Amino acid sequence: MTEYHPQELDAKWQKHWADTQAFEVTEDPSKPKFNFLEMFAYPSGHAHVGHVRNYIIGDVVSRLKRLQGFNVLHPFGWDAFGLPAENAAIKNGIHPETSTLGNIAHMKGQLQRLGISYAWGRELATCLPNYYRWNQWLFTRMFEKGLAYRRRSTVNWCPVDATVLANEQVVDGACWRCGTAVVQKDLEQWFFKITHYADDLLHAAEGLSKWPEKVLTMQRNWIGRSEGAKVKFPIQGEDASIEVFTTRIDTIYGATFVMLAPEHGLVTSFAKQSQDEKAFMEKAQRFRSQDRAGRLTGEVAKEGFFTGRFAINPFTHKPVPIWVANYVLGEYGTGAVMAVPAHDDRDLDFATKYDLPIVTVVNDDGVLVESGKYDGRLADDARRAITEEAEERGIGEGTVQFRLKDWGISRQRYWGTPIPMIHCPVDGVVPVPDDQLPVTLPNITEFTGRGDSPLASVPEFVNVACPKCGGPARRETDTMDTFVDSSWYFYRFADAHNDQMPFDPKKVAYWCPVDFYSGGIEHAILHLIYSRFFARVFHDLGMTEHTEPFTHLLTQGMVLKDGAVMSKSKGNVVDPDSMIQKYGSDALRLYVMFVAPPEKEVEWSDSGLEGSFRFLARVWRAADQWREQAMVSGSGAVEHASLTAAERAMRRKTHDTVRRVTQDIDVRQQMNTAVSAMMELVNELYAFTDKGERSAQAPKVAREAIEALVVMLSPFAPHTMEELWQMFGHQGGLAGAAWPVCDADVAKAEELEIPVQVNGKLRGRVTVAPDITDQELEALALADPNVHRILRKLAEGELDSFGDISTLADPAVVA
RNA sequence: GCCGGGGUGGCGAAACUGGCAGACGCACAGGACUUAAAAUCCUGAGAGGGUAACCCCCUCGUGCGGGUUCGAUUCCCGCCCCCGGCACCA
Repeated sequence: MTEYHPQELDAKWQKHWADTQAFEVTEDPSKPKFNFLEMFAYPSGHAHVGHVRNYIIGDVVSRLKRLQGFNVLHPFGWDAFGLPAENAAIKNGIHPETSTLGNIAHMKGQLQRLGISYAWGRELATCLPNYYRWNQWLFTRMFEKGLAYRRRSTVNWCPVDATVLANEQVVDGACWRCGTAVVQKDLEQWFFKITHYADDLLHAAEGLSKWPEKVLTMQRNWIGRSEGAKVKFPIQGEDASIEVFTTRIDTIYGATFVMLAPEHGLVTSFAKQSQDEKAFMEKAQRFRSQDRAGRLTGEVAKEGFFTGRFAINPFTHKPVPIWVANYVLGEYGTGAVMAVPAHDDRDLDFATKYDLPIVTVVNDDGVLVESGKYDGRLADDARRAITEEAEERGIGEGTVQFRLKDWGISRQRYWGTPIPMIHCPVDGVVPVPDDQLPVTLPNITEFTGRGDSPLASVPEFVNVACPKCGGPARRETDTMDTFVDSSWYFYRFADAHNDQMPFDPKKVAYWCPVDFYSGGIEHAILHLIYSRFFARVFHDLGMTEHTEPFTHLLTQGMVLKDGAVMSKSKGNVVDPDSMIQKYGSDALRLYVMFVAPPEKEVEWSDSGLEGSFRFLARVWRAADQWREQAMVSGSGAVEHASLTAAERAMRRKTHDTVRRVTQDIDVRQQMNTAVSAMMELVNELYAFTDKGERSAQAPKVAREAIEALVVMLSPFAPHTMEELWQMFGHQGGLAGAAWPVCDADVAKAEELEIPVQVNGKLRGRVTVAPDITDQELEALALADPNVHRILRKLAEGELDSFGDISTLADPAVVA
């Protein structure tokens, strides 16, 4: 009897995998490739079981694919730049590099103790110059193509993190990281022109058939395409006009006033012409400050004030008052809106409050009224016709608006990629030449968190010669948003050590797109839309052949403890290492997969983990019990026909389990039911061992079951299964094993128990051969005493409906 | 408000194409082994009822109310609740 000591097996096999470099791969055109990627990790210090769940999902599929003969790339890396490390440095004086590299070392150890099958030879960390130099290289390419540009704009500013945030990073008016209410600020900023791809990002999403509908919907909403028209309303008494955007140009005859966003450029000039400029601007200013942060608290009442000026409705030719309204957004459309109170609830609210005219121009049947020559036309039709007229008259045009805005990537912080640009008083903005990359982060010893960009305080960094004229110039001191780092790292894994290019296009052509990507739903918009954007940029640079980086996406659910998301601050973190110490890593891996389907949230349970440990010990004992006999009898072919009924049933279960497990992992990614199926197989094996009628071939039958089980369980519990595989006499480890194949003939049932329903209710069961004819089956069903009794009752009218008998395999009806 | 996903035993869940609801596991109970306990192995269990009793049989049961169907956790209509996302986007 060999005892099950999982912790010893963990150590033994982890060493074996490291020594044999078991998971390192190279391009091999003769093999089908499979690229499985889990979202890389922010090195926060410690991984808890919630983080780890995702890595286990990835490992199960990766190990399955290897056993199926795929050339599997399964890499890992670190999203290592970012604010927490810098904020920690301000607090405790430890340099971000020191803390980050320390955290990476610790977390890497945690993942290795779990036995995740990563190709560690390709490990990357975004905070290292050999990675971020390619951010800079790409930035320069984007600058050349006009996809990176600089402009002054109103930005979201987090006062606590002391930096700009992208719109995507503002959640409910607050900073996505620290939760502080975001304020608006005017700054000169670098932007990536993601809007260039807005339409393509939207349309191509339709083709992402293996992405969750939820994520696609979120992306669609985020891009927010709407078709409409821009129309100019001349300003009375001036040779100027206000351009509005509307999706309902068919209601333009009902536009009884015009509204400007408080940020609109005309607000300042109207203020100057007003009687009290100061009061005017104060009101506008108040609306602006309400804009984002104010909405966090919920309802901000609609408010506005009359500018004192009028515009001319270009269709009714009547003067309409111009108002400033707090619910008109400066950054959407043209920042000005025509108000049609009769056909827009918001405008109606506003018009009612300020007693502005309401004119109905579309009746209940969708037909235009009070609309001049368009009276009697259907709204849809009128929309086209009025747009055409506006175009002919040169006062408007049909257009498409997106909610998506360009991505502001400048950050006034230290711990990020330096933007590789130089400001020259003579030549303007000049990129750092490629042969001078990387622009490395200077070492800073004191982190204060005050003032401008920390890099601005390092004179030897800031003061440089202009690459063009050689004159004195000033280096850009902002760093890049860390989402730049994560928008293309999946390509770097295909060629992680290239020092000439971000990657060799040939290697990416082999490994990419990523076949299977898994990670948290919280990245549904930010990271996934930016990555899709970068994939298009690389494509347009001629470096890749595809535009969609991730073929299959799985968003895994979180692990809760006591009903809440695990977090250090809540103190409900479950540490994988303590679980491994108690039960071994395999039990932890198995439990996390068994408890629920991957995309579902789960509640952590210590006793559930213990159950998984018990199961592994049970598998171990079964294998141990049969080992000697199995070794003696060898693994040669079994003569199926000469087996006892119990042996045939055992084989049937084995092959049927192979079918189910393969389907569950490979096709459905329902790891929990795959584990259930294997538990059933083990239960069957115990029953067979205990009391099944056995022939001389029994050890072969048991061996077949056990070896299939060992291979199928190995993605979940690799250490234990490697050991059992070796115990059954196999050399070279599971790397040499093949995924079992279901023999359909063996898996087929010899007899079927068929439930018999009468009027949809179960009334009996008959046991039959699988090749029975319908007539025979019906006769047998009718012969069942209970079925017979019920049918007689029906015939006697005791029950009020007609008899309808059906067998589940083969529904049949009798009167 | 809009969009997406859910609601099934004491608990986590399963049911893949409209066909035996609750597989598998946790917790629980009983038995075997043991001086005893732990571990292990075996057995039981949706709720209610019928039968002296066993085999068994009946009724109800997948958030609520309707519908389609021989038959609905599954499809259709209406509603309630929970989770996630978006939210003055003109």
